Amino acid sequence: MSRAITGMARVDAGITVASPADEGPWADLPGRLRASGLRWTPQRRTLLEVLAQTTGHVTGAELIERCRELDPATIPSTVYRTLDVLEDLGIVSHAHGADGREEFHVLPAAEHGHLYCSACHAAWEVGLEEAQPLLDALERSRGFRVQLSHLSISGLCSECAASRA
Amino acid sequence: MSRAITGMARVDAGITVASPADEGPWADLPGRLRASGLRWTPQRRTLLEVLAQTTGHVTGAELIERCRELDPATIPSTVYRTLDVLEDLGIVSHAHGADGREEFHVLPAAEHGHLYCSACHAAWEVGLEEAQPLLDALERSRGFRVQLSHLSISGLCSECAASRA
DNA sequence: TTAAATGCAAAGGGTTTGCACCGGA
DNA sequence: TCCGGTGCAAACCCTTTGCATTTAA
Repeated sequence: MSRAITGMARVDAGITVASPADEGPWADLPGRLRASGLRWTPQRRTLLEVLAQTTGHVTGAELIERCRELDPATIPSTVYRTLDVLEDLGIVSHAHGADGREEFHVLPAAEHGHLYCSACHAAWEVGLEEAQPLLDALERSRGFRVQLSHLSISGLCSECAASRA
Repeated sequence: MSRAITGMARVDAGITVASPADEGPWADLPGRLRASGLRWTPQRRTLLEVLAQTTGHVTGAELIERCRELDPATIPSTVYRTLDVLEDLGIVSHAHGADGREEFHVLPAAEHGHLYCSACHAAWEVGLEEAQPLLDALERSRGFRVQLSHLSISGLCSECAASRA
């Protein structure tokens, strides 16, 4: 459903995509938490399980919903608090989407922004290559350092633009 | 405090700046409203007075606050409803800022995006000239039409970037 | 006269906070 | 044993909605 080509990958907003949960950057999360004096709890395990199956971006509310599927007793505040912790650890990062709601994305290692179609509400990732001209322009003219991961761009996708002509 | 050079003008977020209120695109607003079967009311006059003194962007909540300074009896729902009408008329447009809250800006005639410093929370406008490279790149590679007025970019301004080095 | 706007109150949604209790390390 | 986490409930903030009342045209 989603291709891995950064900068061209369609983000499957709100749809889980299978992905290996026991490898990768959060493999020894329990250990990394403990190393910081933090704890590995069932609730955090649940959230991590959800995040491991997530590609692209999700809103906080969506994460809560999905956690509830695994554990109906999930409490919102716990999820948000854990997300804070995970953000400190660099596992997730958050930005604000086209509708202004908080959005989290997983593994900001591959830093990218988002593109939203205001007609069909689809979303895509914008990789560094595509954004580079903008980043350079702003750096040159103002010394401004863009946080690509917070970049969200709204507009019309090619399909919607076409169907309006 | 704010220079008029589009694309370089510092936006005085939350600060009113004097500007001629009786001329320009909303000069005959009462007439334009009536022409559409709509009405010119004291409440709308108050909001327009506030908007006339506004440069750059403001949140809905800020507009309500400023209206209350002129008329303490201002009701939030009236303000939001009027903003809807004004958006239809093209007097204001809204987008979502760095903090995810709804932001309105006046006279979208000069379409622009916004630049936010995540450290000092200052804001600037991004004009078409600066954004053009990005717009072109996205149009070329994906056929995506960016709505510049919805573009918000976060990052570090030159000062804050410097003070971190 | 009459439909548009207002005022008010209440709901709404997502997110945050305070605090007592629980339970990993 | 301790301090970090959790659950719960309530608070928060901005924004929206329903409905009776007012008012511009």
